Amino acid sequence: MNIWWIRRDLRLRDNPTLATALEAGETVVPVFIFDDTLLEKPAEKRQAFLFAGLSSLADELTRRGSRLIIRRGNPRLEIPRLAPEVNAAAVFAEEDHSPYAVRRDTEIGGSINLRLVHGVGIHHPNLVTKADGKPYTVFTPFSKAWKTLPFSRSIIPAPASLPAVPALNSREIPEYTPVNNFPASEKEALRRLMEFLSGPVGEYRDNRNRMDLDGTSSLSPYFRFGLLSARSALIEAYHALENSTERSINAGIETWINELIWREFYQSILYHFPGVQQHAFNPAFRAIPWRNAPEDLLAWQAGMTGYPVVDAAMRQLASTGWMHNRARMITASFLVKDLLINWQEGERWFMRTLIDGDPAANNGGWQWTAGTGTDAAPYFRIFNPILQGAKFDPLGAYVRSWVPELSAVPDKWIHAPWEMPADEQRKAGVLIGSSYPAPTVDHASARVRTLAAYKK
DNA sequence: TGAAATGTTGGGGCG
DNA sequence: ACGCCCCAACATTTC
Repeated sequence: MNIWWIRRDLRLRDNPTLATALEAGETVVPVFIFDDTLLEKPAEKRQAFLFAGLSSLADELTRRGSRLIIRRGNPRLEIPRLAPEVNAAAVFAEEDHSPYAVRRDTEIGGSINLRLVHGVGIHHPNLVTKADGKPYTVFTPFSKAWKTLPFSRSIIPAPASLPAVPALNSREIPEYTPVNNFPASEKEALRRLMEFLSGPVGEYRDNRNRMDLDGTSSLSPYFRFGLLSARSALIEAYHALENSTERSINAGIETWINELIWREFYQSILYHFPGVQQHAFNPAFRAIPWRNAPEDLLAWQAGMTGYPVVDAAMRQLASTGWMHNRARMITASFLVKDLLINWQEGERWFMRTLIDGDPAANNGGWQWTAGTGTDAAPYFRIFNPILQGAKFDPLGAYVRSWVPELSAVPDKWIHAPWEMPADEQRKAGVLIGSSYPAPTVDHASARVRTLAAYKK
């Protein structure tokens, strides 16, 4: 008998961990442990997505003759307790590169036969290295090396049936408020992938930055919990590439594959440099004199900064648990370079609110914006929220859908409403400074302040 | 996967 | 006709 310990691989299709466990013995017990340490962290939306994903996985397992066993507690105790209970020869689990998971698994591996199987990414971080064996810290050479590595082009199908599971205690999935816009099932993940590759990907290169369009794949939560395997997504993307002769479609697919590689890049960074969770990757930026400004942080979190694009994005996040990638860059740049608040505050807030919150990608993204990370944006690259709005939400539709106070504001002022004359404000039914906040900071002077702080 | 400051060019108004 | 200035448009550099 073997255990399949499910952590962030909530899928039956293309799951090398499950496949390995099935090869190893005739009975496989699928187990999920509600980790108290992780449950305590207030990340309600992500947790709801996880619970829904587990519920869907449990159904699929039952349909195939198996059963999901759920326990609760510290996995360092629960897994070593469960293994003898079912007389398990081995516990199979997908390797997780986050520092917390590495510590946990190392400890558990000391007392039981824990077999980690690669599957969270496409290439293991140890395989994508320079000639001297050291990890890449710059994206472009990383991606070049990454692309030359061979990988199996066959997707492991979901098993049609699974071995029965012996009688064991199991908990129920806790009550939760479902996440409307991201139905958490493997079927939905695959549907989204195929729909994206059969149409929108053709416009991806042009539209992916447009906050007012649905130009992205919106697959991040599914990747985050392994409802979709990154490898199967890459294989499908290559299939689409091979089946298409149209330039725009090919360009879109290539661009999207590049985004998959960014995920791998940040997984690799966190794997090789776990210290990035504690401090800036680049030591030169570990002593920036950040502002301690709790009120500004609260205004940012609440979407009340007075900059429409920033506020729209922060409200979208609070309301849906998801944010457009361009909006993530804009809001991050605003927190770090306009408010001069430590990027780690933003990292923490995103981890708390994002459905797709992933330690590697989130840390990588924040350090990129802050200019403190690997291959990061130069510190002097500061987004202007007005220009970003004009460029990537040209009609203001994104702003209007999340900031209803501004819904009647003419296009001319939609990204800088404080410039509206008083009579125009009256006509649009908004009073800047009252029904919608005046800007928290003046962008031009904030920019100068940040350049000075970074220079120090 | 920027934006602002500064430099250059060239057309057109005007004395 | 000519020189001068203005300034938009574009290019380059600087942060």
